[in-house]
Parts: sequence; structure tokens; C-alpha cells
Amino acid sequence: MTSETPKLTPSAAADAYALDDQVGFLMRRANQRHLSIFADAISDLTPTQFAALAKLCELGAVSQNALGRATAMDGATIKGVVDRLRAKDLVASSPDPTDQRRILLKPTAQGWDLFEAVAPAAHQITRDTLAPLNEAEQTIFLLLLQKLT
Amino acid sequence: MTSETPKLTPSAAADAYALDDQVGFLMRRANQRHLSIFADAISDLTPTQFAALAKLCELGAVSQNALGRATAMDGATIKGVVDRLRAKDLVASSPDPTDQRRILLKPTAQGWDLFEAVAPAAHQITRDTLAPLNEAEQTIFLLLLQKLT
DNA sequence: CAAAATCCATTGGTATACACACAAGTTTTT
DNA sequence: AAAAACTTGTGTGTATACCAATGGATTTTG
Repeated sequence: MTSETPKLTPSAAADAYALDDQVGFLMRRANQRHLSIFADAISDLTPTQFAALAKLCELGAVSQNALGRATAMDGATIKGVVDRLRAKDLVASSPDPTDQRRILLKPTAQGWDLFEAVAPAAHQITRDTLAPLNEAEQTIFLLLLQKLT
Repeated sequence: MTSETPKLTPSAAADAYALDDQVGFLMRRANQRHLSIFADAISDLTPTQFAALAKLCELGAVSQNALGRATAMDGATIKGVVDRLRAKDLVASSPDPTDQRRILLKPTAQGWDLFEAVAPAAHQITRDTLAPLNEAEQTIFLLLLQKLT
């Protein structure tokens, strides 16, 4: 690969790589800032746990894997998240009578209460995260983000 | 906050929360896609390890904590990353004669070679990640991302 | 119907990522 | 110079996050 640009010395190729301008690095930092805003606003749940709880409140009763797909987490990840939500009595599980492989998940009354209590804060977190952008920029940013999904 | 919208019942507030439209969720998914592209293109290093190695090649000899700051990783995180880079003989450490607390880090010859070998692939990863956007959109996206940092 | 393919939940392993506490070294204050 | 404040590296604990493998259940195929 380096041999394809014979005029550039290897060091020049290296110099040309500015970490701070790479999408990956910028996305990581933007996400760090968002996670920090989240942690400051909601201490009862992690962002991931809140996402799972919110999706479960939206979907009703679904299997663990289905919840994982809906929240973009793989099987191993969603299991840990659900375990922690169950430990906090926010989610209840029961065997699916239709399919013996599945575990049906549902928010508990406490889970519903917590979700409704923190939902406004969650909206505020979205606003705070986007605060450095004006309204037009926010719209564009969300649109472009969606294209990158 | 909730009291500012008294006409909405809690359930309505809950219904109004669409996880799939939240910045945090979109950024997480966009990042997942990027990490997948990275893993497909570069198997020798993780994105984090590559970032640390690239920054070290850019900066020369710096302490572990300084490298962590330059790559946006906290002390505990950068330690693990550097440990793994040292285990692969990509980075060497020596005591700082100026400050007995510090460990000076430097890329090994092998570290330089690997960085120069994969740097073109890293550029390609950035291009692939942004590929769903046209050129104008890419510029805007990077600009807005930078504002969110 | 039987075999193959798929799906589900779980487990083990590796790698971020951050909070917190700690000890030793360095700088700043007083 | 002595005290206070800070920095550096390390260790512990918790929480994502994903891969690969596994055993049991279900669906699809032949």
C-alpha cells in the first residue's frame, strides 16, 4: 500500500494522518460528551439501560433477542443489560408459551414509573447534546447521522 | 421540566420518546458501523490501539497520561491500551529522567512500520465511513461533529 | 417425515471506558 | 522549609460491546 505512493516517504504518509480530523475520532469524542451529559442528568440508569427500558415501554412484551435488535445490541450485550434491569426490578421476564426458547420481557410498574419520570430529562439530554448547533444545523446533523446508519 | 407541559399525561410523554430519533442512539449506531468497517479493514489493531499508535508516531516521546489526553482516553483506559501495544512490541517505554513519576513512550521500529503500513487503510476507512454522504455533506458533517466536541 | 438450517439464550474471552481510591513524586503556596 | 495541591501511574469495580461456541427449540427444505 505504501508502495503505491512512491513520491511520498513513509514519514510523509504518516504525517498526512491527522487523528484529530478523522471521523472515527470525532464521533468518539462527540459521543463521550453526550455520555457525560447523560450521566449528569440521569443517575439511575446508564444510557444503554435507558434505551432498553424505553424501547421495552414502546414495544410491550418482546423476547430478549428482539429487544436487542430493536436497540442495536448483540445477544451477549442485551443479556447483561436486561440482567441489570431485572436486578433493579424495572423489567420482568416470563417464558413465552408459544416458543420455549424465548423469554418474554415486560417493564414492571416500577419500570414504567421510572421511564415516565426520566423521559423529560432524556429529551433535555438530546437538546443539551445538540446545543452547540443552531436549529438548522441540528436538523442537518440528525439527517446526516441517519444516512450513516 | 415535566411541569412545563401539564397537558401531557405521563404516558403521552412516554409515547413522545422515540429512541430511534435521539442523537445518542444515532451516534451509537453510526459508530457501530464505523467500528465494523475498521475491523474489516485492519485486523492487527483495534481502532483505539491504532489511534494511540498514530498519535505516538505524531508526537514522538510522551508520557502515558499525556498520550491519553491526546487521544481522549482517561488514565485507566490508556494504560490498558499501552499495555497491549507493548505486548505486541509496537511501543517501548523508558523512565523519564526529568520526572520519576513518568514513563516515556515511543513507537518501536516495528510500531513505525505497522503504522506506515496501515495508514493508507485508515484513510480508506474514513472515506468508507463517510461514503453514504456526498462531498458537500461530508464536509458539513465533519464540521458539525467538530462543533459537538 | 427427516435433515438441514435457523433462532434463542447463555457462556467465555477480549477490549474499551470511566469512576474511585491510592502511593509516590512534583509543583505551588504559605 | 513545610504544608497544600496537584500529577502520574496503578489497581479495583462496574458496564458496555462484540466474537465465537454451545445446547436446546423451531422452522424450513428436501
